[in-house]
Amino acid sequence: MKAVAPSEVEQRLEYLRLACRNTGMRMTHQRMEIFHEVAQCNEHPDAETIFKRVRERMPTVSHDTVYRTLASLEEMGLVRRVETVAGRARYDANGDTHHHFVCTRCGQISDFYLEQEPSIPKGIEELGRAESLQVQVRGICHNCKNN
Amino acid sequence: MKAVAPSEVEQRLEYLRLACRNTGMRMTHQRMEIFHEVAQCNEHPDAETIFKRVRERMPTVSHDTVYRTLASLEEMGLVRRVETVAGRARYDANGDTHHHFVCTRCGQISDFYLEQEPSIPKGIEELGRAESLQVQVRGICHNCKNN
DNA sequence: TTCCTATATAAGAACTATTCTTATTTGGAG
DNA sequence: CTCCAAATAAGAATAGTTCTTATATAGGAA
Repeated sequence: MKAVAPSEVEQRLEYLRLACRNTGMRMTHQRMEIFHEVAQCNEHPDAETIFKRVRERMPTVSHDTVYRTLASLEEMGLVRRVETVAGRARYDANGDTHHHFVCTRCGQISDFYLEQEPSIPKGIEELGRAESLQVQVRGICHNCKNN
Repeated sequence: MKAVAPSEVEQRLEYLRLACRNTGMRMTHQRMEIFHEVAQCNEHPDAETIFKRVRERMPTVSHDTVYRTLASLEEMGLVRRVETVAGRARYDANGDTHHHFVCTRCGQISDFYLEQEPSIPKGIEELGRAESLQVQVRGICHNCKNN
């Protein structure tokens, strides 16, 4: 899985600075590191993975800080919590409209894009006020298929 | 939320009998009760809810049996594990092709149907072998909107 | 029907993901 | 630099799920 382009990562970090300024949240080292970790990869890592990676550079960071920071980032709209496959929430810093291919064997989630975005179906207003639409394709990724 | 029609429940129970016969799994009282509980409602209940309801009629049923049975039913294709909203898996015995409206406030999941099913998008084969496609609409349900 | 045994179960301990508590530290305004 | 509300570290607590072990039972065989 290829990494996110450095310019894109830099732009995402700039959004973080802006969002902190706008909401009055402090721009702590921990927030920088945690967001950077999510922003630089497109593997939709879970909290434990992020915790371990951040801990390599910041050995005293705590679980709580990682979970709390991810929740804050989600509130600020900088990351999205993605469907959980087996008990663990996963996070995605890709703000573009996109969809997910979920491997039902290993849980890996890959982004894909549609040429034409589907519209919110008629009849949804009976159920509630729609805010977003996402297509999820489930299947077995190539890696798992080849064992 | 209206209940599932009795004839439909009966048909789902018939599928269970068939599936048990085909796979050599035993048709235990617990499996009957647990599946019946999922099959008769369309609220996509979570395991704890199912546990409590089954326990009313079967006071000694254990958590483990409920979780284990739901996993077996999923393997047999009789129920589907639905995206978790806040840590809890939810289950759905509606075998028809359908899609979900998820309330991001209360977690309630409602089914909806599309007049025309979307096809698996081109380009997915790069990621893996697709098996199913589901549209998820997120928003706030009427109940939550009116507090 | 009764017997047999692999499969399933109950009970509760254990495990895993996440959140809470409390004492301490720190970003950033003034 | 000083101050303090906000954020953090550490680890306890909680919630959801799975595992362990002794017991029970579905369903085939006799």
